[in-house]
Amino acid sequence: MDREQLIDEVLMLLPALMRLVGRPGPVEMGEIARRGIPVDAHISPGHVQILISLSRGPRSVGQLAEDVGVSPPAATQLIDKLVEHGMVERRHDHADRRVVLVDYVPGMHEVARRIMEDRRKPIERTINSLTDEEARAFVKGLKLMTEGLGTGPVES
Amino acid sequence: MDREQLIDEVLMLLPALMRLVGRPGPVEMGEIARRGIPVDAHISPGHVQILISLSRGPRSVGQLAEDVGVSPPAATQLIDKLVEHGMVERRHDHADRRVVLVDYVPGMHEVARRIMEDRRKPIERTINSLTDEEARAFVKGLKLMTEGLGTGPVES
DNA sequence: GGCGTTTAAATAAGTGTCTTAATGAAATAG
DNA sequence: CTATTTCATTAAGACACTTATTTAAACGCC
Repeated sequence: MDREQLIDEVLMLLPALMRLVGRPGPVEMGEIARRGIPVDAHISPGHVQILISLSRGPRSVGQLAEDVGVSPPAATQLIDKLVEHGMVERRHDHADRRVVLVDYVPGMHEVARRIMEDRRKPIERTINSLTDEEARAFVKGLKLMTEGLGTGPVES
Repeated sequence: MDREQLIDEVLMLLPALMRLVGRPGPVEMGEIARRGIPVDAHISPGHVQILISLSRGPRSVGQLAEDVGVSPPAATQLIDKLVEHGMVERRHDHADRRVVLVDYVPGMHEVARRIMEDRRKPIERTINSLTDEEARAFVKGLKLMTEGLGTGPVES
């Protein structure tokens, strides 16, 4: 089989995918509005990543930055917007008052889940078009690719 | 198998991948510099997409915009930079002087190939870590995902 | 041939997301 | 108790997009 050709396809596909992923889904707004939350939210992929991270409990800004894969200032910025939209809140860690813990605003847990749900839909549709094996391979490739790029292009 | 979990993984992975793909590889600069081309180039994925598109012959700005998946002004901008770096050139279509044809600068064909090669490396490494079947499934998933997002999130 | 409409590309203005560098405030070490 | 380190934020700036507008050429039509 021609791997060369596959590589070329990926090379052309990746940037396109990247742009599409970056686009704020139009759906989320509706979801939020329907609940009467005072938001004209633009929830970006980064925001969703934060919400996912938070679903496993409160996290510090630094931890979130690492989870999401951005610099601390970028994380601050993402959190700012979520706070602004009333979805999460900041509080000081009692043990170490330098660290700022981020957590869902009480009651927002469910809303956050809904928002994520919207983001998930297209992915779900894709995964469900694949066989189990294909799905596994797909995720495996995605993970490998992310790691590979993260490490930085290795010289031959 | 738990597809839910796979979906969550993808949801977390995609934005990270997106950011990594967006980063200009450090390698290209060296490639270019080595050839004595007066460039401190920042070649982005979009630029690479254009170079790929051009490898099949001259293209109009509009065609390139469509190939790459961006608006015409964005294409103009991408082309601007490539022209600035002396890699491609604009010329008018004789048949219709409104359309601007973009093509490699003579001799730059090879350089472009090199630059693409750098971009390809990490992808190549990923693909080659997969079995034939996995690779096929990976690309298939990528394609489905891109199409799915492109169509816009479909309401249930 | 002239005139309004359409089409291609470029320009202008603005937005969002990231980066690094500098700042502030709290913890830790000696 | 001061010096250093660490966490978060603010500041400044780079990019890659977007839509709306402008300019130039082509087309259709009388």
